Amino acid sequence: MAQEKNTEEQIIEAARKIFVKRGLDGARMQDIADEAGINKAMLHYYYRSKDKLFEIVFNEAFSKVVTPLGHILEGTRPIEEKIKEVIDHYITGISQVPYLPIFILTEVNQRPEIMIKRLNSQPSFGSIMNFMKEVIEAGKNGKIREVSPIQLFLNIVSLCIFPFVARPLIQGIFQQDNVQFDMLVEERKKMVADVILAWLKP
Amino acid sequence: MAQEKNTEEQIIEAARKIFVKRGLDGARMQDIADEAGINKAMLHYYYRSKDKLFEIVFNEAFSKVVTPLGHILEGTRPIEEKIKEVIDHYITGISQVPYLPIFILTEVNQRPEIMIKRLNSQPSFGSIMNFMKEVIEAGKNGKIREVSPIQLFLNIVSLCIFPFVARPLIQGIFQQDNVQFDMLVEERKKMVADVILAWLKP
DNA sequence: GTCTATAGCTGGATAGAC
DNA sequence: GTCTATCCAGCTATAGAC
Repeated sequence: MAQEKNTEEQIIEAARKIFVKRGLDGARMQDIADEAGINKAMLHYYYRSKDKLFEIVFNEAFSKVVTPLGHILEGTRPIEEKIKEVIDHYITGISQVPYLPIFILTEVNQRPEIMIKRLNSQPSFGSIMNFMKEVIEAGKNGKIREVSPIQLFLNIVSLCIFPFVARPLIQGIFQQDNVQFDMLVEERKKMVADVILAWLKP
Repeated sequence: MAQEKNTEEQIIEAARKIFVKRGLDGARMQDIADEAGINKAMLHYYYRSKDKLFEIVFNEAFSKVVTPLGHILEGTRPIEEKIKEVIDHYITGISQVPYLPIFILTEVNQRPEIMIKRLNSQPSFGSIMNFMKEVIEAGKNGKIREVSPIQLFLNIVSLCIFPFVARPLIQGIFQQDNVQFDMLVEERKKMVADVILAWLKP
């Protein structure tokens, strides 16, 4: 009897696992029930439909991956410091939930409508827009090279997230086991900052 | 009567469109038949099963996205020139088939086994390995900074591909229409090279 | 709240006429 | 080769006993 939580949470945990692995279309309610160690009918009793259950899992995942981007960008430290910190924290954070990025990107591409509401209710976007302004200012003051803030943001996120999204390809091409992959990711915490800051040097 | 090709090709074209948009699990044979303007039974007559049809579409997509990486890396030009060229050509190439990267990454993550054979039969990998050696040498000779060749390769691919993979998110967050997104991509052909070369400066 | 049984439908695959 | 009709497995969802 390892886990003795309430049924709701058992179901959500199981749904997380199955939906993230198989996607909305590939997931089976039976598999979620098995994973939770309960009956299929219970899923509907607690969460009414597959779509409702999926929505909960997706929204939760979306917040975990998108929200941190904004929070870390707050504060008044110099822009280079912020960039270093956001990269380190973000890669560390994603390492805890490495399969969420491909899950989110897959579902958002197949069903763009699922993120519309999410985007509007993201509290972290003010921070991102502030960061954009800072980049412009720092560029004008000659503290960094003048670059498009959107491109800067995109470069940072690309370098942080892509390895997780392409993980099976990377491990396949370079014949890496999981330990080697983890080392590669660890190395990137510093390296990605080096790349970005070298580019930003005025 | 716009298209008057043979039935095989009509089917493949339709399958491409539906599979790439919806994924293996989300695609319906009926939708492919409708798209091809023929009957559902014909799909099985020509391609036997959904899986066989999918395999053809996937392998074709995989080649289009992975093979070019190797080819452009060949030759004896200075390493900086190669990098500039691979980035420009690669972004240009992917722009022609912008939905293939997320399609491949989604399916490879959900079914890692589908790429095992593909990887072994990729003729372009010798070129990639050669490129790795060149990076090591150029680092020792002081022509560029000494960096991990795998990380360099990964950085280039990340910066080229990620924007296409995250397209709906980018357009949603920054409120960009398709024209603006195309401009952003166009701008990256030069900018990504700037980022990488700034980092590699010894 | 939890289970079994089953309704009701969807979708891949095939049989068989033409 | 192409079509219509149909089979049948698998799936979500619900009814109803306990």
